[in-house]
Amino acid sequence: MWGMATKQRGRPRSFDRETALEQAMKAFWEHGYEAVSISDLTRAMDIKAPSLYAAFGDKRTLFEEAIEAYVRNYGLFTAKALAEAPTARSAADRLLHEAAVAHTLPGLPRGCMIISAATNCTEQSAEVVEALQERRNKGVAFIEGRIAADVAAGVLPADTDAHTLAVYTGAVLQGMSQQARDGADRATLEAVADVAMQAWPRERAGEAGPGGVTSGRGA
Amino acid sequence: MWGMATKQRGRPRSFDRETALEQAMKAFWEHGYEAVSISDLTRAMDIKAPSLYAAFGDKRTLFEEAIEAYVRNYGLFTAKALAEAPTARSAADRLLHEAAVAHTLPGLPRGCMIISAATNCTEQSAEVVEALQERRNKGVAFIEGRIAADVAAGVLPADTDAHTLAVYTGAVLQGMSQQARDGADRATLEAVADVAMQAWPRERAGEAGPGGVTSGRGA
DNA sequence: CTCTTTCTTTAGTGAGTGCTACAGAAAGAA
DNA sequence: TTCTTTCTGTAGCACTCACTAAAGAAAGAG
Repeated sequence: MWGMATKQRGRPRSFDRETALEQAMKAFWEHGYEAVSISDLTRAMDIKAPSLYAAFGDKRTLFEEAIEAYVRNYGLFTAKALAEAPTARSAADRLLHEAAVAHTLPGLPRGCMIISAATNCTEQSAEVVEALQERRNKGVAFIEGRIAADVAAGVLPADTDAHTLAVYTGAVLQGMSQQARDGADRATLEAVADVAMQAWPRERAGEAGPGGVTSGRGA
Repeated sequence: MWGMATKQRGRPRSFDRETALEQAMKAFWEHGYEAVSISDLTRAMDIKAPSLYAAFGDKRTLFEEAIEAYVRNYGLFTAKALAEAPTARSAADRLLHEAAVAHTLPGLPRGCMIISAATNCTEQSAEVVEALQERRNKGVAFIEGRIAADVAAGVLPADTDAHTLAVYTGAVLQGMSQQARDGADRATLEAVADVAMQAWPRERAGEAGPGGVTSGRGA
């Protein structure tokens, strides 16, 4: 039947697909979608163009897969922080602090790939720009939902503007990515995260789940 | 002598240099340095390539002049806020609020050109990237200097970390630019500026010059 | 071995890049 | 007018872009 593990026929691929994808991802992460040429990619991945096209399709498809690899290998902290933290405030706190680390990892490009890999593009890659823009906006919308829920539950003050606070948090995250690219180090960005959280309204004690109320990272 | 107004010889230029530069600036502002081709520019400026090169030199020189035109026409609020506001806090407040307006002007590209016009570049335009990076970092350093001065003068608390607070303010500014590009409207960004200023330490009353202490824009 | 399948390599495709040589056009100076 | 100067348009430079046809190479199946 079809589920059987039939031996693969034909000449086997001479490179590791995952390793090659990782190299492509780093190139896109550092320079952005359009600024990385196919010849840059074949050099970084150490394969020839036809192998690249056979294994990954065209440049846009490779970029999309690189984005998924980035999220999977370096961006999961975002989803985890938003999913695991008991309150919106603790989620934002954890998000910003982990971003300070993630945006300054040694041996890797600075900043966040989702934020900076498709900002300067021609009209013909508008789809790529919009795909990342949608990812960013969905992130902000998700934070906004968590804030609104905490406001409704009485954890955050009733006069909290969920939309503004979510956009603010997204802006700080994106600004930290830019600052990381401009040379800010991890310690500075962690301190920036501390400062940024000062603008967040305090939680009402007792309403939050255990462990989530204002982290112990004081200034 | 040389100061004499001698009539210009030869065929006069058939287009307005300043208008053409403005169009080039908008193209660079919207799409970034490398994503705008010479043929894009000649279309936007409504001139042919040889006229472009005769009037502006090469693409890089034109971009540098476009940056200066941007600063002159749309970015002066930054320098003015930093120069005219009596205290660091009021300068930051004014900076962020005016940025909310400047980054969402109707009929113009969104966001800040200095922040977003050279983020995705190949190695061969590294100089362009570094030039804008230096501009951004000088801005942050200038804010840091004003903060440090206010700390020394007792206007801001003695335990204020000038470097962190300056990088934070720069990050918010850059994040607001990114959010503007992602679709945030002026009202939201102004509210974000209000929230961001909540993270700033309060000034000691009486130490600041007149009119500068915490603007009247309450939430 | 041969046959089939799949990968790798060479060597290109047409289109677009930044940029320019050259000839013609339009002005003032003589 | 004629000369000089400067700009404009055509046409094309060498190069790179994303992408691929075609042939050879390396595996399993028979």
